[in-house]
Amino acid sequence: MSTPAAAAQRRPGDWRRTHTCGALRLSDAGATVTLNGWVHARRDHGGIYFVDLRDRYGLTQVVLDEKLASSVRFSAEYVLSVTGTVKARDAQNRNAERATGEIEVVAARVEVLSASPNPPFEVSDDIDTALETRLRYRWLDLRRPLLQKNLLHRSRFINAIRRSFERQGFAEIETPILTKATPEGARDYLVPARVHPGKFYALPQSPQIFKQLLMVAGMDRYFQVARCFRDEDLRADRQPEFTQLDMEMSFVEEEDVFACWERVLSETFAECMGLQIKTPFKRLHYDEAQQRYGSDKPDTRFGLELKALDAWARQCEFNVFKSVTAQAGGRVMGISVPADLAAQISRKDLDTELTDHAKSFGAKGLAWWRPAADGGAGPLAKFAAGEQGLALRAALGAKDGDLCLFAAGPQAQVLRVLGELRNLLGRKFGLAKASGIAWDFLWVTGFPMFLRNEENGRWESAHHPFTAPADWNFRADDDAALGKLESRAYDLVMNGWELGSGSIRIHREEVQQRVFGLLGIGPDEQREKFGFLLEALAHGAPPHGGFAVGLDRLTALTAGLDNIREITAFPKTASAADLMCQAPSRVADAQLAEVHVARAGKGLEEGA
RNA sequence: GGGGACGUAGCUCAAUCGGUUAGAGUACCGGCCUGUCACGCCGGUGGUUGCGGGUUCGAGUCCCGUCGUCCUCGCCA
Repeated sequence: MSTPAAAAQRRPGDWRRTHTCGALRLSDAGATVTLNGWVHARRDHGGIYFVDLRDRYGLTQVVLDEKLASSVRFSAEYVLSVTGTVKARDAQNRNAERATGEIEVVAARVEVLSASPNPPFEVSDDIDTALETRLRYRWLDLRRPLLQKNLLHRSRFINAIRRSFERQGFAEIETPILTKATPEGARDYLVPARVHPGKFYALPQSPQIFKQLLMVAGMDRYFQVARCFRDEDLRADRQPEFTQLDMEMSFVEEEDVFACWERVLSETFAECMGLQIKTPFKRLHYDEAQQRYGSDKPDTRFGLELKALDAWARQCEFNVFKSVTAQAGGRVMGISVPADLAAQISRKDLDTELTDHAKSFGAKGLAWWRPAADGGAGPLAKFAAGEQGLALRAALGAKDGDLCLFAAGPQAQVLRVLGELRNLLGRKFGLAKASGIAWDFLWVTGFPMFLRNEENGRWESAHHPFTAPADWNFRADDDAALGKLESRAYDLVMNGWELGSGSIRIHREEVQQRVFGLLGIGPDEQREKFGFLLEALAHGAPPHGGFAVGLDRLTALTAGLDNIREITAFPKTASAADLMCQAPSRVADAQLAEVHVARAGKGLEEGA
């Protein structure tokens, strides 16, 4: 920021900065400098007056004498230009907690560049202001050093990823934001088309089809920092518009995509965080992830693995368990919490925290057992005495003093309940942190191709309809086989979070038609909604596959944040509102008429 | 769409069982102070208790509705 050339061009009285507020050190003592920044704090000692001047780079203490201090009026968040002399502080006045703490700038001239009323909250990392207030005044919130640090981390992280893709020969290509509504997937954000009365664009849920068409076009290796839009209800880690690092490559199989991303992430972690992450990442089959961890995105840094207890349940005296094993698809499973942790779980924890947690994911209740020589304690105790108890201990890998938790019912629910209990216990006891593993990457492969919709009995894509099946020749009329058919989709999981997902795609028109047909999209609808894709696939489509990583989540996690709002410059609330600019907002009737839209339903009362 | 929590001064919070004039810290304003860096000391301004209705002699407090924020289940191919 301080260059001799710039200094040479300065006019007398130039207000422009020669240094940032984080730049000056002891070695600058004696220099005449100009700083620009915001008034962070003032300390008036009567006769001597201190100002902390703040910008993105740091804080510098400015000293004003009585005469200068009384000649200029300013308060917090004013923007000043201060010209003065850098002075080494006396030893007893140095502030070791600030990078610029060994010096101060003795002001000769202070110019108010911009005024400010008393701000709605203090610009400080210590404050505990309601998110609602912070979002309303986001331009002020973003002045806080922590938020600036987060945005800069995000910027550096994304730039490093870009460079890595460029080194690997990928081309960054933009795809349309105004695109076509799709029949499946998330709800679309719609945009009325003024020049096509009654018709609408949709904002992209992802650039999926466009990137496939780029492969058909022969671009071979594509990536993009892509904004995606999904009109669904929000969570702490979900915004209605979010950013993906989207990529696609031709003439590849799964391992090529994995290797590409392993390189991108290891280079990015090394460059941005100084960390060497271990590659290749672990691989885990979807079925194994589900059976061992009850999740398709397991945190594998700790144990508490699920154990199958179906054989034991089948011959036990506990009717709840026994009857479940007689039902099609019924499972009885359990996890064993080691004694040192089990000792910290009270009866009250079991009856409230753990049981409530299990119930929130569909369990009817939570059966538990503390094995001991005399049969132990808990609802299972009287069915787990003697030989029965030994067999149950063996199936669970449990010892006396452990705490065993059980779930019984339809397999999907049992896996979910125990998987979530496992996560709860992991959080409660800090097991992931205790593992000493900071960054645990994992490819999950072999996802099912189709899932049966319980409500209407129809097949749906587990990933999306463009995902290749493990077997190109699958039969669309064999329900039993379809339920077992694997897809070539994969997820990247880190520390129990899904970072992204992708797949090898269907590059054959006929297979794509077969999949559409199976999903209930008939030939006419296929032509109308996806005709351009099918046509492209018919005209020389290379085998291809790709992946997309959620950058909001990844940059948040690598910055140590658990809420993506803290790394998004202008986030929306849980009701998808922007509290700063008050979007969405009403529009005039004339504006609606121009795009051929009329209010209806609730919009009649609330829109006018 | 369902469940839970919350809403009091610019900000963060308190206010006993429904009971006097709704308090504190901080910020802000004024005064004092030449070495602070969370400066200190003295004084002061600041309130539609989110909004609407109800119960009551009396409501920040109880009830109903509504708006907003957060978390969460469903949802998110």
